[in-house]
Amino acid sequence: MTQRRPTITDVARAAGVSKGAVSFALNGRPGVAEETRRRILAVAKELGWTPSHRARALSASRAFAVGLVLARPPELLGADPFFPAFIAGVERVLAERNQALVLQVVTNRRAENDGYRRLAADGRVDGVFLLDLRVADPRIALLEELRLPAVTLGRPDMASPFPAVLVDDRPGITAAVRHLVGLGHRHVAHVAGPEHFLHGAARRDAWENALRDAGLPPGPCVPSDFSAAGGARATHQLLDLADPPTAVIYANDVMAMAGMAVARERGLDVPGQLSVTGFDDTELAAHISPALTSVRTDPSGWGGVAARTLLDLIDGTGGPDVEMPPAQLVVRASTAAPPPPTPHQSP
Amino acid sequence: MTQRRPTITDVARAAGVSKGAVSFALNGRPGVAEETRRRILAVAKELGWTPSHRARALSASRAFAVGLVLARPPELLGADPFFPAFIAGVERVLAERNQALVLQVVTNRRAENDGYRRLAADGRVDGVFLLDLRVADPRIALLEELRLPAVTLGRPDMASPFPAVLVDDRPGITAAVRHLVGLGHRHVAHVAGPEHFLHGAARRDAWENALRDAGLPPGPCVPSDFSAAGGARATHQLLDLADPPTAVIYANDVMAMAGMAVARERGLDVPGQLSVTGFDDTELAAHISPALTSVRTDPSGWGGVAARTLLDLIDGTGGPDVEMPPAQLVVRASTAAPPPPTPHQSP
DNA sequence: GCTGGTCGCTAAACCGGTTTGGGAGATGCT
DNA sequence: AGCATCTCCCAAACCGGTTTAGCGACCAGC
Repeated sequence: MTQRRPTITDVARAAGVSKGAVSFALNGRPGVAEETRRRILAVAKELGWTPSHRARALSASRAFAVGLVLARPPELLGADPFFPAFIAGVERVLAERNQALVLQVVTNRRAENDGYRRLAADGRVDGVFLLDLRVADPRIALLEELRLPAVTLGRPDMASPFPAVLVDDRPGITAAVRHLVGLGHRHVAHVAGPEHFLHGAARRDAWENALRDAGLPPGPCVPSDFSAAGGARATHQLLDLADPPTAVIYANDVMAMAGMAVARERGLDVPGQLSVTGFDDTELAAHISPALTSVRTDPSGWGGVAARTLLDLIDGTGGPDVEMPPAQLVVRASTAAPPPPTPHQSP
Repeated sequence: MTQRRPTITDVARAAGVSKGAVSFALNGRPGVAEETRRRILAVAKELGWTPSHRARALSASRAFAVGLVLARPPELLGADPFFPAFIAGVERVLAERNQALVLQVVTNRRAENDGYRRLAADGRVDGVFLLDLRVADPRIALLEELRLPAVTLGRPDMASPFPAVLVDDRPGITAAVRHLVGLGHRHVAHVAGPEHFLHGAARRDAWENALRDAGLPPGPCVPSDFSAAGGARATHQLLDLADPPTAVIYANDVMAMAGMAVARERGLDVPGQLSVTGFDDTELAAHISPALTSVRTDPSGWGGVAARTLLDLIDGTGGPDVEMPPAQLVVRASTAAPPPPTPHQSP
């Protein structure tokens, strides 16, 4: 015997009232006598009634879910600790409010738009997170067109109708440059993330500005792609320069680790001959040798705040942008004073 | 003016037919004249009609979505490349069939059951994936009770009503042991994953059996937790032994990398004095120094197969278990012949 | 005693699809 | 011609909630 789950009609019948009364009672709305309300709740509990999310969704024209479209190549997804942490933070908030997270992973840029379109067309979600903001990001207009509420992580480089969770990578990079300059470095290179990402551009700008503020010439910058292979490639490029840097600031930990390996393979001691910093402060960063100086971020915290902001926006109680505390530099063993200048090559 | 999206009723009116006829036409069911069908499709297209997922879900008593409950501590989630890759594989299949993935991340064991209960009670999903199978996994009974179709990744250690995607970690570990033994190692240790995970136990068993098959005594085994910190801790334990191993097989890459760092910090050369193998073959593995010998797995492929299997199960066309190709050993630079025995500690 | 207002509840419409029962008209068979 | 059958379509019920209109009972005020 396969028992059907009880509906609100079953509860109504059992309690001797109408559907409407049950609905009012269960939602704690006025217009039901206290005694009746208690009776209805008792019956509902006894019958093991749970609301049908589907019926509610149809009736309320709401999905009670939010969406996240991940548009990174799969091999990068695995290496980046950002998403799982962000999602964990999101979930913590969603669970409290009985909302679900619908995930969509697409592997190429074209499919990304379709991802949002599908989420919107199906009405699967009431809003989405917009991550990895790009320069002149076309997704903002797309979401506006789709009438899909959104929250951006970071401030877009254009007018945006959506609230933003403001995360600022720059102080972390600035601190890294200052730290290296303080150690005596004058040739500080940067291995950047993809240039079309705003956070990549922001890290690059911060590096450039910090060098200028320190009165140093701009060092070499190699744009890369956040992957280990890319980090290795970029490092080779930098070390092949006529005047190679004595320190490299990488836009993430994975590239930094790969860079350290390249340096070592080329016979360079880290940090003796080359200082290295990462970004993200992954768990592994503290456990490689030498331990990686990195910038600690809080993707899980961002996820929580982004989720809260998005749900509030959907509820119409939307607020303004939320500022998150800046990323902090964590100094470890991969940074040290540069090697003393070699006499005949000194200017 | 905010245009409401057209419903099936709008299409019916515009085409001069009834709702039912439209539904039949759109679903390609017989009983509609070819000419009428064409007209209805044309009108629907012109009006920009898209089906309301919510209405369909209510009517069909289906969610058209599958669920995934992640129950790892957040810091591990970030480090493990498995989930993003698995999810990417799942998505590829879901997108084809217009299904969505509902993700739930819980951070403690108790919340895990609630996660499944919530997915089931809300009717948010039609089925779920069961990952990280545990010894005597209680979730199997739970899902049975909840009448929630599931697909397990790996074969449970008990009778299970659910189809399984059979992934076998053992050949990879066996190959790693053989490789090391072939190089001359006789003291091969293992840093295992948590003992309650079936895949952790399987890797351990494979290591043990391979050693026995090679005629070697069982080496030391330290259970750990897949984290870098855990890998480092375990490595210290092994190297503190009176008779330390000359090679260590780690249950994942992250622990192996942390282990390599510990060895180096203790003045041991890898692979000169200690050989190291990992598991997962993360992108970074090939780009650290020395490059990590590891076991390549295919989580994305597993995700695709698991998704297909789950959807088929939900459709009632469920098949038997699916066997996946075994994991392959990828030999790199972190493994070499052991140091020659030192009779009197002379080099 | 009549009016007016509030309270507590019911009946019914509604969300947007799918599915069933049946009716009108065309066609085939005898 | 009469009857069965088939094709094509419509009206209505249904999924399980929420929401609105409205009705009877009760109470206060004049």
